[in-house]
Amino acid sequence: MVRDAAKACGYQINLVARSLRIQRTETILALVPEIDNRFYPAIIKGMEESAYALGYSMVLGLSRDSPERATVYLEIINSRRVDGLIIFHSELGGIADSRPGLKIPAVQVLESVSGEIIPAVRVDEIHVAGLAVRHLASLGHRRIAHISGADRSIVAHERIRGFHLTVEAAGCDPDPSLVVQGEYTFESGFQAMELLVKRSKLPTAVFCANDNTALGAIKACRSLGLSVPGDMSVVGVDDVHEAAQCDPPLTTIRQPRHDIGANAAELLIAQIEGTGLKSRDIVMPVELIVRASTSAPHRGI
Amino acid sequence: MVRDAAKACGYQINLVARSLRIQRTETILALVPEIDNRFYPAIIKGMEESAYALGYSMVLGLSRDSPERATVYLEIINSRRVDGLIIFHSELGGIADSRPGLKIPAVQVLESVSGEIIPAVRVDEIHVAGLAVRHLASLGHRRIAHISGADRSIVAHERIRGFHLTVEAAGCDPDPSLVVQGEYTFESGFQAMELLVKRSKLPTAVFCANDNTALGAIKACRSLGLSVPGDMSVVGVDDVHEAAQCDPPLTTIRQPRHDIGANAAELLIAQIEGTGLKSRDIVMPVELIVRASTSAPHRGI
DNA sequence: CTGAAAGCGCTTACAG
DNA sequence: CTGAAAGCGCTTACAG
Repeated sequence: MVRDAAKACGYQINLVARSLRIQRTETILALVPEIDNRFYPAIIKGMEESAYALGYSMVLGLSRDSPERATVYLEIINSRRVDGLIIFHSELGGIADSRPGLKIPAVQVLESVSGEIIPAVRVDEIHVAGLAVRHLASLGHRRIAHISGADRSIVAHERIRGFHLTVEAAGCDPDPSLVVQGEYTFESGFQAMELLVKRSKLPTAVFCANDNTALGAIKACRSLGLSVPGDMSVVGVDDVHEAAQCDPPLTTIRQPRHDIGANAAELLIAQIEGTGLKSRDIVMPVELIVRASTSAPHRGI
Repeated sequence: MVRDAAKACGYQINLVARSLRIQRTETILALVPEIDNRFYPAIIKGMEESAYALGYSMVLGLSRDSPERATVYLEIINSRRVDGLIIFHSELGGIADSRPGLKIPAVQVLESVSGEIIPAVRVDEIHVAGLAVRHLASLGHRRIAHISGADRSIVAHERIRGFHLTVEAAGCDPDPSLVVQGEYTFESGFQAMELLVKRSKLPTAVFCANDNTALGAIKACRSLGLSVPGDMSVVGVDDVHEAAQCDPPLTTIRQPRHDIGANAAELLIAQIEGTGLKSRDIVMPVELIVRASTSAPHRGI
């Protein structure tokens, strides 16, 4: 064929025309609350890799907890520029609630309530808190504090619950004033630690909602003359890159961020293509990484 | 009209059909070498924001210095799934070289040679090195070292050139063994610092190619018994988030990463839409941020 | 097995 | 000013 020959030398298919015809764009949307930190980029990388491997492009949208942004991206979604949506907690208000209006496959990542209608890739947050508290208890700590995540975070509430459950089971001091609310940031960790120290009876260890918070808490300890782990053992969650580099290196609960993202993209694309029947939640494993920020309590020795 | 009424209640336009008709997808591709660090995410965020503000979606592609990935994304580009391309240095080999094959508007970010055919958003790297070295010289340092960036990086070579120029102009020791090659990573900074210390005559200050490298260099100093800034002043480039949090807080040259990304997206979209005549390079300002990792040399006092 | 036609859902130029 | 028709570039069902 004349046309085939023409195509052979330098012909490039028009994917837009193809998409219109086959009614699929082979593109997904990742709607992420934030990107300028150490947590989300690894997840996004995992998503991009799975999408790439399966022949999909990935649009990145930042929702920044803005309802207006969520609305605009919802329009893009419903206007069929993408075949599916990966969503994080913060958008729940803006999008999942109006899910009657959501016309395409979706997957939730973290911050999901088990039993939701949208399948999720998540972590057992009770277990996360359990690992941290049991590690501290096994070192001999009995008065353990918790600096929690942001109040609007489902994960934060689950971890508080896991914290209380494990503290009780381990026979530690259940003093409720040992739980202080943070918001996943370095600064909030710093302030929460100061608050804990001002209170009557100092804990010997603190479980922080994430590594940022833990790093802030360590800085606060230092500025208050408390040594880590001598006076205060500190454990974080995530195992971000800084956790291994900081001083002292941070004991933390590693979340497989890359694989969380990769699984989310795969689950979504399976939904889109009607492949696989795995439409239910995927619970990812976590792992305690012991470094130098935790030790037996020195005080009173 | 009956149809208009139908549209009024719940009608969503099909953007794919629209794209096919108007021959524009209102989508751009950001092809980024890497995302799991503190440098690129801020740039990507700036790009997403400008794109969003101008009504464009942004596909995120990770090139990871992989020619195969560059090729696949080049196909997506030429298949008109996107209207334009934002490209970083590392892809130069894979894409810009085959630019005869590149059929859509493009913008380069950093790592660009002035005078390229593709318009760029970049920084005056000679000036970056100049700011750092002049700051150190003004504190009284005369023996200043440089841990450079990766060898394949255009930016790294420019900064080495700027380093030599300024060292000479400031009357500092031009000893060529004071320049050690790094590769923008924490680990390479650590190793390069060790190497510098092993050499005959210790410098009193070191200009590092970025903050990661500087952080690694500081850790190496500490493990070698050198105090910062007492025995060794350290300056970085970028002003990543950790630069303000680390101990001691890092003196650095801030690059406006968010605005670099924002400008890149705007420049690209102006090209796509034929708006504005600003098709030439944009040079972004940088700024010296003085913190506690630099001081007058203590040694020999 | 091969090739022409229909149609995906828009926009836009054109006829009435 | 309004409304019907053409056409963007594919894929797929259908006729030959």
